Amino acid sequence: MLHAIESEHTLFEMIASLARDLGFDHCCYGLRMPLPLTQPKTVMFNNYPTGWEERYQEKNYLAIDPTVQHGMRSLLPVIWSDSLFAPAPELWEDARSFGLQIGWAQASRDVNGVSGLLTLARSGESISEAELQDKERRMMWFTQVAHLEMSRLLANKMLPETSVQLSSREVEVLQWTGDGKTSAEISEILNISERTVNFHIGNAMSKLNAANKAAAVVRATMLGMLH
Amino acid sequence: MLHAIESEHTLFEMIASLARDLGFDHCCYGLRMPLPLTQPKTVMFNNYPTGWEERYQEKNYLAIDPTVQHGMRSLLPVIWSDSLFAPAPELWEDARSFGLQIGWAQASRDVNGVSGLLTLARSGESISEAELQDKERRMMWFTQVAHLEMSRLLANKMLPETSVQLSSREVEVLQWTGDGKTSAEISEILNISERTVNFHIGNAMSKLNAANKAAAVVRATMLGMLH
DNA sequence: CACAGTAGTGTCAAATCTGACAGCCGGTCA
DNA sequence: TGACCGGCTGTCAGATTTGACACTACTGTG
Repeated sequence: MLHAIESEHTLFEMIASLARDLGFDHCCYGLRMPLPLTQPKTVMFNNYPTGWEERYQEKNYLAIDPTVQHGMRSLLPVIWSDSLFAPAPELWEDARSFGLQIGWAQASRDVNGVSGLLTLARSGESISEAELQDKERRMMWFTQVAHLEMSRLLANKMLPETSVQLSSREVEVLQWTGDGKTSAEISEILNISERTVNFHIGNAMSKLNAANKAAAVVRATMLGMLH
Repeated sequence: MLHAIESEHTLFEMIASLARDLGFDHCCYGLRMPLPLTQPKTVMFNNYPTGWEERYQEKNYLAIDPTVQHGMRSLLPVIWSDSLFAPAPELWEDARSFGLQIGWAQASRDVNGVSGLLTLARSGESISEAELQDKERRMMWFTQVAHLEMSRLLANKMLPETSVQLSSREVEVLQWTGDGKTSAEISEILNISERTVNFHIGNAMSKLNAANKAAAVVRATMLGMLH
């Protein structure tokens, strides 16, 4: 089972193999952490034809890839098409020249704010409505499971802050802080001294490795710790 | 079409009617805004049997509802079952006594941080694997579309901040702020004066109706404005 | 050209936050 | 019982932020 796998590379092998079972010789899994805000950490695994990954990097296609853009707005799957790639004709041409003609992609997003994009691709025949009818339910399920497992394996490694545990007081204080209350106001709300509010904020800051309140509360929210 | 509908109640009528087409006499759509952190705004629409909504409110079942909890952790659909409801046997008993025996629920979450939960329920026969095979793809799609439309209609109304437009400078400055940089540091990064950094932060604060930097950057991130 | 809008800058006082040095109290565990 | 830990509190200096009053420069528009 997927959840027994302990290496992201092994996991990707497994994903690729499931993709083949679904009729796609190529697949790609990309993950993006919610932090840092200015340049979120990302990783990508794929078994695309030789040279394509380099080309993609070199041309910085990630920044304009319409499937990625779609995934940032919607969690519905998309099928590669001329209209989808209209904003990036060069990328579209280029991908086709590498044998990447037919593709299906779906994004996912979890409570930790980690987002993922699963792409299934092939050079063979196009995806018919009948094929979708037959397989899309499994494909969508596949997206979720792949995300769950990838994120489980990589979140801690790429963002150590994901694994910290905030105390209930720390959570409370950060919530009020995020709602714009000052330490003095929070001390009244919680019936503790202002010093204690600052104490908890300080503890949260060091746990989350944040330079100040603002960063602490942003990290906590982005990592889903304030639910 | 759904996207022509301009009232959330009409939209829910439409959703309920689609639910009936799928074989479920009852359905429920719940939305939760990402803000405020301390007590996020929520709405719920349903056509459950008379009295159930009151009971649900009165007992504060929302706080312990396992389908809701599941939806906060996963975007995969779940089917109501004894094991799912094991943590809340009272709720489970109670729901069944109102004729709510069979149910399917799936959560959704969009870039604005708004999350939703679609529940399809009935008192009739249980959901077979064959029925899922036949309908689940449509049901999952339904979840996404319902969310898209509900969120489009209600986000502005419930959270006016969703509709503000930040300038690119404001976004930049908030991103660095969220990463823990002080105004002085940001001024060096962006090659502008510290005063100007504070100027942009101040503008963002008033646009987002935030009392301070921390609240401004939290709101902007929660509303997906820093992508 | 006058006008409005947006980005950028300066100064200064008051409010707030951050960091460092200490101390109290109640519960747990060896 | 003594050591330890987590929640809580105090004080104080220095750094940072916030709010208010002003000002320059560039851009597009009627």
